Amino acid sequence: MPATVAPMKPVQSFPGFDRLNEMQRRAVEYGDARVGERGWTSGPLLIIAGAGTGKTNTLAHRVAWLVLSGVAAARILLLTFTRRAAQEMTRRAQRIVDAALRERGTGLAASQLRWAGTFHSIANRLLRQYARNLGLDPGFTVLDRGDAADLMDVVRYERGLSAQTRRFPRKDTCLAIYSHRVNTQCELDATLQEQFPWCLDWHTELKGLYREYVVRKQAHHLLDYDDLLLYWHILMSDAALARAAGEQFDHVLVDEYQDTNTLQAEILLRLKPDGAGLAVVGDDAQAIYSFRAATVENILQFPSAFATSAATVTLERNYRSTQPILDAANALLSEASRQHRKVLQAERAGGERPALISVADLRQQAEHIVARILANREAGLMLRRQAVLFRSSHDSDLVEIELTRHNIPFVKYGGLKFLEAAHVKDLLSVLRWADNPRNEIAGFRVLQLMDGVGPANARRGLDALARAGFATGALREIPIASAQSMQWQALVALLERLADPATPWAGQTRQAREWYGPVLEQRYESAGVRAADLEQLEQLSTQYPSRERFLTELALDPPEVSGDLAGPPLLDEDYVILSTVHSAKGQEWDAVYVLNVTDGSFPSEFAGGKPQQIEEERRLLYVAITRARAQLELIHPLRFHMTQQPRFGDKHVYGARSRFLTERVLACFRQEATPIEEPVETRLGAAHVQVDAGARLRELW
DNA sequence: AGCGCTGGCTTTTTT
DNA sequence: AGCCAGCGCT
Repeated sequence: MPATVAPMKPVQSFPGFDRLNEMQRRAVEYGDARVGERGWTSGPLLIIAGAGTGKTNTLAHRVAWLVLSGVAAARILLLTFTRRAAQEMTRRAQRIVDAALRERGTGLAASQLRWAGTFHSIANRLLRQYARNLGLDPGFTVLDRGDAADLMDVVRYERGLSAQTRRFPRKDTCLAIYSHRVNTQCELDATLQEQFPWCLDWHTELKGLYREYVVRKQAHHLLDYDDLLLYWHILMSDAALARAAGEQFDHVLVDEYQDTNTLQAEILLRLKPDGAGLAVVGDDAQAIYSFRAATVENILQFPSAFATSAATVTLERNYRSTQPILDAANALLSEASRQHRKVLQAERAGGERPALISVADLRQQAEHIVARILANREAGLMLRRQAVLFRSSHDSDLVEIELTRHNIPFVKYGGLKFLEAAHVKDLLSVLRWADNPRNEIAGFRVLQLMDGVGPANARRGLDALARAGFATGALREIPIASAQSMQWQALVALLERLADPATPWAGQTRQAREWYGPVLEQRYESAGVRAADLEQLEQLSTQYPSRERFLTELALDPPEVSGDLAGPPLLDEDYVILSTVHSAKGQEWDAVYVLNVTDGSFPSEFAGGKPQQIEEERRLLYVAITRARAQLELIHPLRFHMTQQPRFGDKHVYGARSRFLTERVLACFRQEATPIEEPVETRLGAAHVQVDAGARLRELW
């Protein structure tokens, strides 16, 4: 029986806090406001915050309340899921604190929140602080996802795993397996059984691969994402170090707790073994990151994880959506198995029932979406108040084409990342290599930018560098095929300059870009567009105080859309949002359209049959539905054309409606079917007609 | 050795 | 449509 939160006796409240509802207020003001000799404490607190119930606001108020009650802001640790969430939370808490202090007429407290960020970014800071204790070089390099995969690939190749008679898993899969195994703290075998059954046969080879991968990272002072957590975890397994780290913080607040993994939960437990000052916020109904090794068990079992069981506050008053939308969400959720029960109730009055729309096929789905978006805009709803959501990135392909055809601007979340573009990686590699000459992934890439240098020559170059003790100057002696070329000379000079501690950070990206210019011209077709990207990268780099900070934070918090880098000008424009459901988390729009609500997308055809996996897919649909404020449409295409068939082929399969739309859920929707045309038949009638359109166009000139 | 081309194979979601 | 191995030409 979880303890419930009794109203506080002497409530020390602050102006503005009366706008919170009762439950929010209990969560915000939970604990004893007196600051004792050993800091300010409270028992563990679990806040179950349903979708749209003002979670961010509540957490920000709690942070503000702590600060106003006398907790030093520098002694508050705030862990969030994304860097953006940390910034938002910090900003809002700051505003609340400032407003309260102004009204009271008191001076400003020392209220700068210094420890707010993702688990990974906080780990990065703590590890640089405690590096010596762990035998780490404090100047370690953080490998981003792509670089980690490249390193995995190098080892994979060297061990002859690429030339097997049966195909060995590719680098991304290798890394995904590795990552899953360390984050769940499960044995490799269990990970393979559960998540990657098609790789089971490679168990032995994978183990050897990972052993070498770890050795390689250590030899070169490289930490991948998982290492950040792993080293933190190890830091916390030593009693003295754990105490030291724990005593740095009086309060630890964790956002999106349902998406933490075993490693993260253990870190928290060791940071605050009795749960004192620990408050976690989350919604088990929105746990959708198990592929990243998150486990919903963390939030389900939190109440009983401590000697004194955690107090629980549940927020159910929803400020986002109208009741008909919440009815659908509640109905969907009521069929889920284990959960912290909750029923969302709308604060907003009225509202129309959400719609389930049947369309003939994907083409008609795209046309329907565009028609609806345009109609809504005609009615005065800006494009950016409307979003199209989908299960996987390519689901929006046809919609993108259709939007383009109608000249409707859009921004897509979850597509190709800016940092994954080859030319961006090239330029960053130069900076990374200068920053850490042992970073052989960066070196390997940079060397191959030289004419006539491929994997073999690059390897020899790196070996020579290693023999010379990684002194950048030694590069001059390296036997590179194009050793005499101007480009090589210029590169060595550049690296020497950048590696010199006396060289200021300002201007380094520019210098690297100037060197890279000719390479770009020579190697890529559309050099103009790519050069513009690099200009943006340079622009971005000027916002960071040092090279190390720039490179690390870029790895930890890559810009989500290329639009992120464009900055303010884009904000003036109006554009539709396209997003995967995963990336849509925490956001809201007036009108939401969900694509492909079929078995195959919800749940994904790859979900596997395990009940846990299916439950997560249900929650994914729940997250999608609860993004909508006023209008919600789920679209169900009846037929899917098969890929991989001759052009104009007409093979197709029929998509069953999502199994999550049971009678009970369906009762919450109004059902519509758009008229079904038979365009395929008519086109077939003219199938023999051939027009050489290309020739006609050429004749124009 | 480098580099371009071909052909077979492909588990979604991402800090 | 993209990744990756393998082949053949330089």
